[in-house]
Amino acid sequence: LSREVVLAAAAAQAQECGLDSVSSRTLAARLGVTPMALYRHVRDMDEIVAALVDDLLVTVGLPDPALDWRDWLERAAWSLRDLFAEYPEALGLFSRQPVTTGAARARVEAAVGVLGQSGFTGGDAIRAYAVVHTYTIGFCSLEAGRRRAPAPSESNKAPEDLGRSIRDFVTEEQFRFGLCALVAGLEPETANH
Amino acid sequence: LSREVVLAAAAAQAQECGLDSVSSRTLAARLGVTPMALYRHVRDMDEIVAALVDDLLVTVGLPDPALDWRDWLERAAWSLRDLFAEYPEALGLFSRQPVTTGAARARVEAAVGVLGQSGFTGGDAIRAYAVVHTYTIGFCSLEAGRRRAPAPSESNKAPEDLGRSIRDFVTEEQFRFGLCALVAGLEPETANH
DNA sequence: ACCTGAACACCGTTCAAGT
DNA sequence: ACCTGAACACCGTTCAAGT
Repeated sequence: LSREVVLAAAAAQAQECGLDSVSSRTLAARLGVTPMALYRHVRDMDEIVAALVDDLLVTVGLPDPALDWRDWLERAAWSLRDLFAEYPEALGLFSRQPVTTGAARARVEAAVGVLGQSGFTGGDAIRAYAVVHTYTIGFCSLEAGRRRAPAPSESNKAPEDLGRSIRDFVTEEQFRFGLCALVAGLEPETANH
Repeated sequence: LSREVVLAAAAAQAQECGLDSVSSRTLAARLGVTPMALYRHVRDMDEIVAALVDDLLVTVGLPDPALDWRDWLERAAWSLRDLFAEYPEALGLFSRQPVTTGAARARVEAAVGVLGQSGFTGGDAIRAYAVVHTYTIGFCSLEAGRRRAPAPSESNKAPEDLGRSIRDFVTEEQFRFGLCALVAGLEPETANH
C-alpha cells in the first residue's frame, strides 16, 4: 500500500462509478484494507480528489499556443467544460479549497505565455485567464444542477414560462454567448485599467 | 407543526449556526420531533434550502430600475455576491438543482424590464443577465474555497509564487475587473448575434 | 512503521407501525 | 392524518491498540 496505489484505486473507482463514489470506505474496500490505512499515505480525501482532478486537467489538455489569444482563451474554457461535463462532481473541490496543483498552474502559465505575446503583462494575463476560468466554473455548476434535476423542486404552474426559460438558457449556445461577450470585453489595454 | 414552522426553524438555524447546519436532524431536534415528521410538510431537504435562499435573495434586493443597464447588471451581481459571501454554502444548491423560486424569477424579470428599455429583446435580456449571474456563481464558488482553506492541500515549495498568485487573484478587485469586462462585452446588438 | 478495531459525530431517507 | 422507531446505507476522521 502506497500513495500511488491509493491514487490508482481512486482513479479506477472514479472511472467506474463516478467521482462521488470515491470515499475512504469504497477505496478501502477496493484495496482490501481498513479506511484508516489510507490516512498514512494521504492527508485527507480532498487531497485524493485534487490529484484526480489534476490528472483530468492534464488529459483535457491546452489549446495550441500559436492561436490568437482570444481563440486560445475560448478553447481553454471549452476544454475545462469538457472535464466538468464528464465529472460534474469535481466542481465541489473548487468550492472547498483552492486548486493549485501542477496542471492548474500549467494552465495559468500557458495563458501568461500566449497573452504575453499580445501585450498583456503577467498579472494582466492571469487576471484575464481567471475571468474565463471563473465564468466556466459558474456555468458548469449551473449545468450540473440541471443535469441532476431536470424538474424544479417547487412546481409552479402559471409562471412556468420564465422558470422554464431560466432552466433552458443553460445551454451550449449560452455558454458560447457568454464566453464571447467575456473575451470581447478583455483587452491588453483594458486589463491595466 | 407545519411547513411555515419548519421553514422558520430552518431560517433560525441557518442564522445561528450556518446554512450547512440545517439538516433533518438539527431541525427535528430544534422542533422537538423526529426527523421523519418533517417529511410530511416538505419534500426533501433541498426544498427547505431553496426556500431559505429565496428569502435571502429577497433581502439582498435588486438595484434601482432607473439605472443604466450596465450599472444595473453590475449592481445586481454585487448583491448576489453579498448573499454568497454571507452564506457560501448556498452555492451548493445551484449545483444540485435549478433555482427557479420566486425571487430568482423576479431578478430575471427585473433584468428583462431594465434591459428592455435599452433595446434588448426578452430573450437577449435573459441571456445577458444569465452571463452575469453565471460569472458571479463561479467567482463566489472559488472565493468560498479560499475562505475555507487558505493554504493549498499540496504544499509546493519552489513554484509557490504562481500558486500564491492563483489564490490571491480571487479578490474583490478581480471580481470587479471580470464584471466590467463581461458587461463591456455585452451589447443590445451583440446579443442578437 | 504500518495497519486494525472500535468509536464519534454525523448525513438523507424509507418503511412499517402506532395513535 | 400525523408522528414515531427502527433501520438502511452511508460519510470523514480520531484515537488507542495491536503486530
